[in-house]
Amino acid sequence: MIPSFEELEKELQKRKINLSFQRLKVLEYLIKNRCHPTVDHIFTHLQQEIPTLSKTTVYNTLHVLTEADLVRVITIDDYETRYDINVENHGHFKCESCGMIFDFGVEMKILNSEEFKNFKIKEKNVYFKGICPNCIS
Amino acid sequence: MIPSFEELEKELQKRKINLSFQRLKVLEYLIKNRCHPTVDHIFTHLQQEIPTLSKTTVYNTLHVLTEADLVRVITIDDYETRYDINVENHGHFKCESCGMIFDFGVEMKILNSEEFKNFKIKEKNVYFKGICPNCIS
DNA sequence: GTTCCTGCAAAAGCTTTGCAGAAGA
DNA sequence: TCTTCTGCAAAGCTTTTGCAGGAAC
Repeated sequence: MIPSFEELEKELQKRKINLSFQRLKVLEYLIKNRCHPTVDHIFTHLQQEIPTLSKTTVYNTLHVLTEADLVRVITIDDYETRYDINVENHGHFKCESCGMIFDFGVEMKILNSEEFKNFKIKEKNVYFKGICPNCIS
Repeated sequence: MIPSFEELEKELQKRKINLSFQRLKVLEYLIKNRCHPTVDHIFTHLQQEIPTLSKTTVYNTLHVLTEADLVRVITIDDYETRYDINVENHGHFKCESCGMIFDFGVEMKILNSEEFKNFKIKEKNVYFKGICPNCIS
């Protein structure tokens, strides 16, 4: 389910995307920290290892990876954009109290499906909001 | 299904929200133009009627209405925030070509539901992206 | 007279753009 | 050498904040 680093590397080669040191580290971060980070999370963490790193590069890298369909943009709240290694259809639950994001599998049925048979659906997104068990208790 | 103006007015009274002229016009716009407008859409349109209107007031009004659960924020792309009169569970389809947003009814099932039985879900959001029939042909 | 609402101007914050220098093939 | 990548600085946009004047009750 979770793509391995080797699989991702193959995908990159297929799409002729060079894996620079900075890009490698961003990708590594996304694989190891499957917490749906923001640009700032990634930047702040990697800056410790790469003091010369710039945020522009993080933005640039995420764009490249998103274009290549390896990374998915998660827009739950408009004041923050989060990123996730792109895996099969799953939804996100964001806790309004602690801000944590949880994944869940989901199955969907469009009710008025006759009307939508001529729509070409490329991307399905589901997100819930509420309070997680840690914050309830 | 679509709430009438009178119903909304009752809701506002219940929540002790004054209906100033500006607020009335924003609400009217949302009811009449069920096209999921941005702040700018609303502002630009209403400015014709109310030349002194400021964007701050539109923002302010939308906040008030959102707090009161009468309006829902739609975050599909992080570069634009859209608003919708809050109605029962429905999803949004955004055409990547023309930008139009379509509504559809949807039914969902969480797959690993045992894990999520302790989560308090307050809000469910679904959005699809793709190409609408008008843009395909 | 209080309280609430409006709207201007400025600030804030995130993201993009332009460009020069560095790295890599 | 030529192309691609990086990263600084500046620009661009949307949204928020502070505050003074106005409206409503």
